[in-house]
Amino acid sequence: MRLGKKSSQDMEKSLASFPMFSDLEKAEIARLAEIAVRLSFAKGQNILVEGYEALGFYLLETGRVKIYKLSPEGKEHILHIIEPGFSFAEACIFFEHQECPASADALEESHTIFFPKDRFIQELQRSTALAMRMLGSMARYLQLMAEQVGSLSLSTVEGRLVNYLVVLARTRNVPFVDGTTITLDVGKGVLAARLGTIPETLSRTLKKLQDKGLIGVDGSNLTILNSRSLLDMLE
Amino acid sequence: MRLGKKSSQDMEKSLASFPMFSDLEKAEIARLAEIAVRLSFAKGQNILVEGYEALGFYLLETGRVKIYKLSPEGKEHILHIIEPGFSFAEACIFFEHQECPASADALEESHTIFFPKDRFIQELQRSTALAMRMLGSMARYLQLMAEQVGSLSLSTVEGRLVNYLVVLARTRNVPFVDGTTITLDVGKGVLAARLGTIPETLSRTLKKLQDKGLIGVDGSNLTILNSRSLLDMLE
DNA sequence: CGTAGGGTTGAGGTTAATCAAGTATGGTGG
DNA sequence: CCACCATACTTGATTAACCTCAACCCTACG
Repeated sequence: MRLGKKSSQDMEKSLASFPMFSDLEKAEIARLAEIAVRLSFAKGQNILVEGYEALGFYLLETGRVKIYKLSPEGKEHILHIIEPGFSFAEACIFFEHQECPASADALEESHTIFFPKDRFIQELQRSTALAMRMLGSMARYLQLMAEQVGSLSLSTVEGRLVNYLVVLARTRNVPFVDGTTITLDVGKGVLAARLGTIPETLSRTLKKLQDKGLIGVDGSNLTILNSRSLLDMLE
Repeated sequence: MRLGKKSSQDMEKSLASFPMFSDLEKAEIARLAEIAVRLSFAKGQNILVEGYEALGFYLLETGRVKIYKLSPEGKEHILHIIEPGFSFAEACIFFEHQECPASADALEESHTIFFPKDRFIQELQRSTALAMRMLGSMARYLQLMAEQVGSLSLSTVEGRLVNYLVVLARTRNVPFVDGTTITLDVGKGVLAARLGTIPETLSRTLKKLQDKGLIGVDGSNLTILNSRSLLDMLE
């Protein structure tokens, strides 16, 4: 791990820019920078395999990563899509010799910062602030997963799709009102897996909403035409 | 919070018996005992409501608690069933003024130890060991949830049922072989909600497995008749 | 004895997966 | 510039899973 001073300072700066580390002390950041390694992945490249031990956890600097599970028959369901600035595989580092609960692939060329398990746990034990951040991050994921389990078994594909659009609008800070156009951030095949269904069904569901006059569809651009009815569908 | 010395020592002893706190220092346990409160719930009583702020988190001493979500139409899906010795609502305490992701009810008369949010977070910040335990606990839940999302969208009710039996046998340390009888720990209505379905479908699914000669059904006692075929169904 | 709660059974309908074929679309090489 | 191909997406017909509603059974219990 002999790195130039320049590279090391660069790493510290990068780490400090992540919300997860934003209010750590300078010395803590420096120690983390010591153990951090940059890892890059090509589009489509596999990062983690369900059932195998993860060696550490990752921060995503640029790109996009899907976290997914495969059924025995090979069908995939996407649990999360990781955006730059967020971390993934946090939970894995707490399973000694145990298996990763899901797989991960890069959806695009992706650049990550990797922290080896054991050394990161040492840091966690030294820094309460870091541990608290980690707890917050895992709590967030737990909340997301609870939402997913709820919507999966309790809603139709139509409902899940509408919910996805509402959430997408909110995370982009665009109002969910008539006339707003939302551009999908992923291909429709990926979106289908994200919603726990298949492309055919997603296609039909979009068409159904279009026929009902609730949305307009033009490729990856969806226009909200009747926000009232859409929101009513969620309850 | 004026409690007799007896009561306080009793609380410390109880806390130390939970795996979550087992290797904390005596002084840490004592501080936790200071802020802990015993809360009891009658069978069927509500403990937490989805969408409302949780005031703290809970350890379950005796009884059984279901964590669940309700669909807009009022159908319930059980996310977890908490057994004595385990904690719940950990994640909630990290959401400032924010909403609990799920609801909780006592399935039986249940006795819990409750920790108020703010004071518990103070303790977390003082004790790395405690924070690490908390991280481990949340990681475990994340893993369970990932399993659930996977199985929900990727399997049939039949598959989920068989998987449930395999897991149940494992957690009870009984071998999953022909002739073994497993007694369900919950009513069939609750089990149905646990599997993300309804009692009618569960009933039919049990019958189907019975007709195929894979299991024997006698009330809440299920006997494994063809473990090979059952395990094959999971792949 | 009557009622309530938990569980089962049946008929019918809806949702969504499967299989199979068709339509863009965007490179790539000739 | 066009033919070619791969990939992404759409459409249609069929089938399987499972939910809904309604009735019924059974045991416990006042």
